[in-house]
Amino acid sequence: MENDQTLALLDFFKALAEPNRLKIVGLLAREDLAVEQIAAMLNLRPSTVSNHLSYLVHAGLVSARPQSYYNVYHLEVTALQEMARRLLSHETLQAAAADVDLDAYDRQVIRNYTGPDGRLKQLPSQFKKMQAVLRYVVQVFEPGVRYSEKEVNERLARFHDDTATLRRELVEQGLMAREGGGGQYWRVVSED
Amino acid sequence: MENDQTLALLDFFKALAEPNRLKIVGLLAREDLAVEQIAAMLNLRPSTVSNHLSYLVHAGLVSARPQSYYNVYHLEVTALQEMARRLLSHETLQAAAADVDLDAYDRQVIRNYTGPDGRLKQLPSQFKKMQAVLRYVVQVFEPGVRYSEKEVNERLARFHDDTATLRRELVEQGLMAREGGGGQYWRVVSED
DNA sequence: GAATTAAATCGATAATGATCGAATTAGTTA
DNA sequence: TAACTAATTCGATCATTATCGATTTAATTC
Repeated sequence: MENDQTLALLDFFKALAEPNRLKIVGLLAREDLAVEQIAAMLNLRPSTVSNHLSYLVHAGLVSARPQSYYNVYHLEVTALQEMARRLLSHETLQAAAADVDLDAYDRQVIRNYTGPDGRLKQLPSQFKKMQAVLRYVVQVFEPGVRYSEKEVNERLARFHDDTATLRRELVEQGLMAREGGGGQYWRVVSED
Repeated sequence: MENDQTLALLDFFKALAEPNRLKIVGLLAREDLAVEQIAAMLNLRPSTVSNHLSYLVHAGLVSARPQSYYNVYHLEVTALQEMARRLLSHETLQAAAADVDLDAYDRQVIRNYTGPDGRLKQLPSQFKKMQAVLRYVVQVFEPGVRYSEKEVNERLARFHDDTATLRRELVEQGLMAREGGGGQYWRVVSED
C-alpha cells in the first residue's frame, strides 16, 4: 500500500462496509442529524453511533458542526461523489497495486526450474510457467541489437539444449521478432 | 437493510475494504492472473488468496475462467463501474435507510416530556426537541381545514397552557400557516 | 495407473471491530 | 455555583475475519 491515494480509498471502503454505517449515510442524505437522533432511529447506544461516525468523519464523508452544546453531523455529498468518480478511472485501481512485487511469481518459477549452474532442468509444459521462463531468458538479448539465428542459438544454449523450442516460443509470445524469412532476430521491448 | 440493492452495495464495499483485496483488484486491472501468481506477488498462501477471491467473486467484481486445470481470474470492469455510477445517484443512498424507524427520536422526546395524562410537563428549550414536540401536536389539526385563532388555542390547550408559544412556533417552523393578519390558520402538509 | 499440480475447503488461531455501560468532558440552564 | 445534557472516550465482551497448514478435489503429465 504505502500510497496516500490508496489509503484514502481503503478508508472510504472501510467506512461504508458496515450495515449501520450505510444506514447512517442514508439518513444523513435526507437531513443533518445529531448523534442522539441517529441512535434513536437505529436503536443503538449513542456511544456506538459516535464510534461509527468517527469512521465516516475519518474518511471525509461526514463532517461535524457544533451547535449550541451538541454536534450536528452533515453528509459531504461532494466528497462521496468525488470518490465514486475516482473509481471510474483505471489508474486509481492500478495504483492500488503500485508497490506489489510483480516479478515474484516469475522468480519462483525460475527457482524451481533452474539448477545450481543456472541452466533449466527442463522446459515447463504449463503455459504460465513457460511465459515466466521466456521473460527470464530473453534478458540475454540487448534491446536494439540484431542477432543471426546462430547467435540466438548460442545464447539460448546457456539455458537449455532445446534451443529451437525456446527460439520459436520467444517469437510466438512476442518477446522477440524475426525479419521475414531472413536470419535476423531482435528483442521486442514491452510497453509496461 | 432487507433491501436487495443495498445488500449488493454492502457486499461491494466489504469486498474492497481490505488492503490485500484492493491490491488483487489492482493486479487484475493489469492482466488476468491465476491464484498461484497472485499468491506469489502478495507473499500470501494460495488458500488465503482463494478466500479473498471468493469475496470479490461474490460481489460480482471478479470472475473465474477454468483454463486447463487451473483457474484464471478476471476483473469485471463494467460491474465495478456500474457500482461506482450507482453511488453517484442520491436515491441509492436514501434506499440504504429505507427500513429505518425515522420517528423513533420524536417518540422518545414525547415520552420524556408528557405525563400520564398526555399533556406536556414543559416546553423544551432545545431546538431539536421543540421540533419533535411540534410535529407531535400539529397532528390534532386536520389537513385542509381552516381554524380560527380561538379554535387553534383550544386544541393546543390540550397539551400545554402556553398556547401562544406553541402557536407561534408552529407557524415559525412552517408546520402551520396563517392568512395575512386575519385569524385563519391551517396545517401545512409536508412533501416527505 | 501413478505421480504431479492448482485450487478449494476445513480447522485452528490471532487480530480487528461492533457494541454496550460507565466515566469523563464540555457546554447550558437555572 | 449547581444541576443537567450531549457527546466522546474508555474498558470489556462477543462476533467476524484474515491467515495459515493440512486435507481434499480435480485435472494433467509421464
